[in-house]
Parts: sequence; structure tokens; C-alpha cells
Amino acid sequence: MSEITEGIENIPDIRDFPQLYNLLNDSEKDFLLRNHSVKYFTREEMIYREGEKPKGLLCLHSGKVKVYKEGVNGREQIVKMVAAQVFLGYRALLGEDMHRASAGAIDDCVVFYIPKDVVFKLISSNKKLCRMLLKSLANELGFTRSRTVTLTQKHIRGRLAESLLILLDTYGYSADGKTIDVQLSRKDIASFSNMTTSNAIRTLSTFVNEKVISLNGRSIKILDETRLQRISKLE
Amino acid sequence: MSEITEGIENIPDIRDFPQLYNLLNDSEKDFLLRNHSVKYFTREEMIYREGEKPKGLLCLHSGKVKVYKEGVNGREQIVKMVAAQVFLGYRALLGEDMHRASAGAIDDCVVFYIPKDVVFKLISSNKKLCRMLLKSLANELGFTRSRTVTLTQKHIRGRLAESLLILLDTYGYSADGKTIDVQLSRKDIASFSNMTTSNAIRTLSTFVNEKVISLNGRSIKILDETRLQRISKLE
DNA sequence: GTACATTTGTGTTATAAAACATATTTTTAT
DNA sequence: ATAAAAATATGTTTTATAACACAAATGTAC
Repeated sequence: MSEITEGIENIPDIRDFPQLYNLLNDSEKDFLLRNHSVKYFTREEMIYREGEKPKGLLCLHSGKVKVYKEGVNGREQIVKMVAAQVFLGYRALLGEDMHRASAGAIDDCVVFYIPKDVVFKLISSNKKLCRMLLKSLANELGFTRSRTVTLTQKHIRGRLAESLLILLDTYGYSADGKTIDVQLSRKDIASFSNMTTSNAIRTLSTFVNEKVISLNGRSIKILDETRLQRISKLE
Repeated sequence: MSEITEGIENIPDIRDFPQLYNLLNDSEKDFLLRNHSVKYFTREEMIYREGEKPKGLLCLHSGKVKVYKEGVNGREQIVKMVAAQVFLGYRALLGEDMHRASAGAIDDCVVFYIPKDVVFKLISSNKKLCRMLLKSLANELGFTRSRTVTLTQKHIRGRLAESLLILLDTYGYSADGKTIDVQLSRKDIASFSNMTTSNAIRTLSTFVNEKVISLNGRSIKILDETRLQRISKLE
């Protein structure tokens, strides 16, 4: 990661990470402010690697991240896409486990890093934080189980449609109100949808022919969200 | 569920659920003892259903449970097998969510039921309980993600071998030291391994031919655990 | 600016696993 | 005890999707 902060207009401030900061009382806020650092990652850079031990909690201030596991014969599978303003790498930390997936920056990212013992002190003193983390993990577990069923049971079209809808839900529309606000390679889309790159490309093409989406390089415009939901549900 | 306790030799006592009870201080123990109930479920009975709202925490005192989701075209998929002395239905409770899976008794089960507000009071007052639940959810999330990758990427033999090893890990060996201590239908084995019942039966047969396991009705004896691990890893 | 590597795109072939069919055994109900 | 239903078992056919092959477009390095 680069430590260069010059040229960044707004200096990142952990007070701009309300999901955590706003839960804390004054002394906890002060404690956090004195005990965190800021890390910068550039596009394509690894944030953590499968097998490493987490040394702290990461808070993704800005940027987009993919979390992926190495599968059979080194074939990687994206298990989660992360948007700004969300915790990162907390499963391994809270599970007292090593990282069981790798995280890679899709964009340039700014991450707040809170050392392990600081995190656990805050969890001990703050019931709301604890409840919030329990809720996050529980919801993520629910999401992942549902994903397992669809990735194993749905056909290619359904899997791809679902993935596009999840990307839309995670990143929302960009300025035009129609384009999913993330730029992924066809390979990443495939890896997120459990299919080969060829089949992701092919199926995206058929969606274009059916006027469900349109493509412009890596930009994906949703033309018929209802249709996409129907494909995700039924195919 | 039946409320009949006669004929059960040892009256179930929540003090025999140390994973929870031993974390508590004296006043919390007292509070828990005054605020829980015992429920009995018979073989094949449903413990909770997908879509219901959890009203409390379940602690599986004895018995075995399968947790499964309804998938495409009503095809059910077992997402988790639960052994005695483990929490049940806590994902939905802690996630403030509805049940996203159903739980069914494989055996006769005895379950301690702790109402929602009692659980949250205990979590608020007890840091160790909170940390333990965070750790459980985190580990379960890790397990589920890894399962997603193998269920989508491994071939039938690898998936079945892995499932058998998970069953062994969950329930251990029965008295003879060689037989997995759970009796599942071929349909359940298939549903846990993401394959059709026919293919589960067929693949079990080939494992018998290869002297990796032997079958006696629903009892599965592991003849060559190392080989099974190799199949799980490489096929 | 040219060469080289990577990504995108599309057609063809091979194959793993589902779907289907049917028989046998076991369990359940009356 | 007998019939009906469910579970187990195995062989055959079909199909969804991976694997392969190759071309075009785009991006990157020198």
C-alpha cells in the first residue's frame, strides 16, 4: 500500500465512518481516534491474503473490494463484494481465525485500520457495537447460505441475473440512474457467478440481445430490472 | 412437540448445557434457571420453519438436527447438521431476521428454550457470552463459505467424501469406533452433498467397491479415512 | 509506435451429472 | 397379514455447462 496522502482532497477521517464511530461514547471515541491508522491501497492491490492472521479490524472508507477464495485447482471464487463504509476482514478477527479468503482492491481504497486489542476493548465496553457486529455476522451468514443454494441449484442465466442484482444492491446506480456503479472484468463476473469466463460473456450477450441489459466496455446498464429479477428467480 | 417427560430417565437440566451455563455468573445463572423451558421433539418433527420469526434461543440438549433451505422448484438443501450441546436457531435471532432455513429433528430431541428478551439481557450483561456468540457466528460463516466453494467446484465423489467427513466430524464414531454416529436417509445425504439421490446411492456403492466405506442399512462404516480425505481434497 | 500480453467474444466438442425408467427391498398403515 | 407407499438400487438417455480452439479488440510495456 502507498502511504502518500498528498493530492487527496479530503483527508480521510474515521469520524466519517459512522457505522462504528457513532456507536461510541466520548471516551471510546477519543480512544479510537488515538488508536487507529489509515491505509491506502491502489487498484488491483491485495488488502489481505487467505491464510494470514488478522491483526486488526479494517473499515473500508472509500473504494470497492472483492473477497475471494481459492478453490479447486486454484480456481478462484468471489464470495463477497464490498462497498465503501463497510467493515472488512472482521470475520477472521472475531472468529479468532486466520483469513479464509483474500481481499483485493477493485478501485483505489482508503481503509481505517484498528488494532485487534483496541477492537476487543471497544467490543467489551460497548454493548451496541457488540450487538451490531452480531447482527452483521448473522446477516452475512444468512446471505451466504442463500447464495450457496442458488449457486448450486440455479442455471447459468439465473446465477448471472442474481449476481447482477446483488452488484446493483451493493453498489447502486451511478449518476445516470441506470448503470451499475462498479467496473468488473468478465472474469470477475464469472467468478462471482460460479461459471467460466466464456459462459459469463456469452450469457451477458444473450441478455443484451433480449434487451435486459446493455453493455459499454465494463459498464452494465440495467434496461429491465423486473425481467432480471424474474430470470434470477425462475431460471 | 410432546410435553411428556415421564419415562425419560434423566430429567433435562439446563445446567447440563455448559456452553451457555458455565459462562454465567451466579445471578445470571439464577435468572436463566427461572426463565427457560424445555421442549421435546420426536423424530421427523419440525423444530422451526423457514419464514417464521424466532421467539427465542434454542439449545439442543440431546438429539440430532438437520437445518435445510428450500431451493429451486422446492428442492431442499441441507445447509447444516447439528449435534447435541450446540445452539440452534440463533442466526435468525441475533440477525433480527426471520428463519431463513427450517430445522427438523433427525432423532428424538430435547431442547432448552430461552425467550428472546432473556437472551438479549444475558448478552448485554455478559461479555464472555457475547464474544462466544461472535466467535460461533464467525466460524460458521467461514465454514459456510468454504462449503459454497466445494459444493460448486468439486465433483460428485469429492462432494460426497467431504460430506461424510463433515458428518464424522460433527457426530463422531459410534461405540465400535468405525461407524459414523448418525443415521441419515440416502435422500438426506444427497441433499447435504448437492446431488440427486440416485447419484448419492451410486457413489456410495462405488466407495463400497473401492473399500473406502462399508454400508449396513443407514450405518456407514469408515474403512479408509485417509483415502476419503484424499478423495475429498482431489476429486 | 510497435510488440506483446490480456481481455473479450464466439463457435465446437466433450463430459459430468441430471433426468428418466424400472426393479427390488424396506417401511408404514390398516 | 397384506396392501400401499417409500426408500434403495442400478442401468440408460439427455442436457447443461465446462473445456477447447481461435479470432478480434483492447491495454500495457519498452
